[in-house]
Amino acid sequence: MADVAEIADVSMITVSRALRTPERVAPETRLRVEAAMAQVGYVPDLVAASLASRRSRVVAVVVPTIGSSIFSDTIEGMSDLLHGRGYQLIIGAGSYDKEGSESVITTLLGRRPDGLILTGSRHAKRARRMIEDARIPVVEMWELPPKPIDSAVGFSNRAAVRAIAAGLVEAGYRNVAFIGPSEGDARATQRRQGYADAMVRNGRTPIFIETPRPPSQMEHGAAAVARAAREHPEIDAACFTSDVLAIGALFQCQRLGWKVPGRFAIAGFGDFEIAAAATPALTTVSVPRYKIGEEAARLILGRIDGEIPAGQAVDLGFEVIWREST
Amino acid sequence: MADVAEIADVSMITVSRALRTPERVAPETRLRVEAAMAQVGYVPDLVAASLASRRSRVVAVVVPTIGSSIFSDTIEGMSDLLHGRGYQLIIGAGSYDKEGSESVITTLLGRRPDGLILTGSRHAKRARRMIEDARIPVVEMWELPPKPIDSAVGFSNRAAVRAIAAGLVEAGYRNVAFIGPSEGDARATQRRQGYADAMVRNGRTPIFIETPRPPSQMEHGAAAVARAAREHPEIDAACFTSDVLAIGALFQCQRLGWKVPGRFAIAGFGDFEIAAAATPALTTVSVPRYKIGEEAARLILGRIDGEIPAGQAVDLGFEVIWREST
DNA sequence: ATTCCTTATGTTAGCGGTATCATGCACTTT
DNA sequence: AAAGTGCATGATACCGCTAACATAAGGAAT
Repeated sequence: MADVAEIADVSMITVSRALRTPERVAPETRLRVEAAMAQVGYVPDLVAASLASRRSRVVAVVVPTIGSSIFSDTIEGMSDLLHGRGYQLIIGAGSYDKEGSESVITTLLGRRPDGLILTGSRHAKRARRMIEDARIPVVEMWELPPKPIDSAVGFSNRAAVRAIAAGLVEAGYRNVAFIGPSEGDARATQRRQGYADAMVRNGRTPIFIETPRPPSQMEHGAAAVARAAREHPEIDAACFTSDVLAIGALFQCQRLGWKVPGRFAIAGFGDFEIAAAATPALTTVSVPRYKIGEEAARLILGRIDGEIPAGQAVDLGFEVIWREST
Repeated sequence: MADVAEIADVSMITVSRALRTPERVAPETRLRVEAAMAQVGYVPDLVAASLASRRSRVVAVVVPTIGSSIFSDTIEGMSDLLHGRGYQLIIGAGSYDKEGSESVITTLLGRRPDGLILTGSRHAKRARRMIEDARIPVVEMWELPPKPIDSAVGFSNRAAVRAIAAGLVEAGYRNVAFIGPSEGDARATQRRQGYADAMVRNGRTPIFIETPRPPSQMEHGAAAVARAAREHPEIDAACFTSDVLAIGALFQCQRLGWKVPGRFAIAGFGDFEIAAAATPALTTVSVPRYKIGEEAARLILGRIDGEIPAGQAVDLGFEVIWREST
């Protein structure tokens, strides 16, 4: 930066201003500075800028897993919006496992992000204390926690599965099961409750078939159907906690020669690309994955700039999409 | 840190050492420092540490898109290895579009990463100059460029599709087509060439069916098959540039009532989870997605630590997996 | 002409750590 | 006894940039 300043015959602070607040530099000077920057190939050091300005222009986000694609649309939504506003994203994986999340959060906070976006609300006490000590805005997403740390963006997982399960009952299915993991994911647990709500309301006995801990794989869905065929032949429909499980189940039904939905109706969750593309097309809950990311980003920026008060909760809703599989 | 130092009754530099090089601090002192850190809930400022030490412990990675899940396994591989070594990942999206990549690279380099991992080799001149000026190790991945910037980790996309296409010819299919995008992705282009190689060697005329620019969607595969049905009814097999397209095609065949592989044999690329789960299970090219990430991370760390010389190229190979769809 | 703005630019002092060199001390070695 | 060695710790000077305040010059208001 000193080089650029010398070439443009200005002081360093003017170079800094030409970069951060160009409107406060005379147009002619700005051109000289820009020419000098281009000449030497100057790439501003954002690390130093962060330290000096106490604003890193970084937002940290914690997702349960990067490998699974569930959150990639959400991350893309955040990323698209944040980059446009000059922010960078740093991603930490690991809240499927409570222990891990603490070390992830320490590292992320070490980078002094201006905001923090979290998935999953069950954080260890120390993690929660660190987050509070950081005194930065926090947005929780993908659910609407009863006792949010700060703000939240999501929808009711429970109401969503309640709706789709009730729909199956209304459609005339006699024995509707719930297939998904029983632990390891707060959102899956809420979905389980939504299913239970619907069964209880309709005077049915819930039937739960458990799958391994998340991240869920297609194979888990296939195995669950195989088990249902042996142990619960009466089941004629099921709500899955994810399209991934549902698609695995769908293929398994094809192998078993089961008609879908004739012999076995399948309802997924997520409305991933494959849900609409499959034959039969999958009935599922459509959730605004990309929009959750965008909205979380918008909210965190609003909080950072002080334009939005703390404690906002945004319910983006869901939509049950009835297709051929039910 | 000053607080911690005072409580532990040492100087700041000793706190710093207790953190970075604990073996160089007397055990008894270290315990005092650790107790003090726990007491005040000290989270070291990695931004300041980066500036002072000129090592950010950050690795930047550029992928064509975050939303698509193709690279998420690779990112997970990198992330797993890097976090274990105390490094953080910052991700930039946007080399499907050449213009975008320059601004992405500027922002990433602004964070002063210790290393850079790139996907895709066609970079604008200015981007390439910036990368060279940054004087940090670079690893390109997912292909083996003829003229790498520094190191590379990948496999031959061309040889992979050459192998699978040749296999289809050997298996007796008469009219094998290639279905994929014709531009926008260097790797897809290399795959196209591999197909062409196989056709030419076997004295066949290549048949290309184009799909929209990446990221590819299932729908594109379905539409391509619909078009093939009308315009090239003689086609009895096809190589797709991705499992995503292939699965879309598979569902489309089910809708058309086409037997797979009887009427139309399908070969994908990538060996995603769905390839094995589908019925019929998908013949495809298995590529070490996770391992590419791990190896790229290992290579970049080796380069950073000066243990590995520049210019290494690691070919992780591929494997053609013959399943039911061909 | 004096005062008061406004605009463009500069000076100084950090931001929170770490590299580097220096220091003090106990223990060998000659 | 003098000198050398290794270890634990400390003092100082930055790292590259920006916040905050200072300054200068020109124009408008009085």
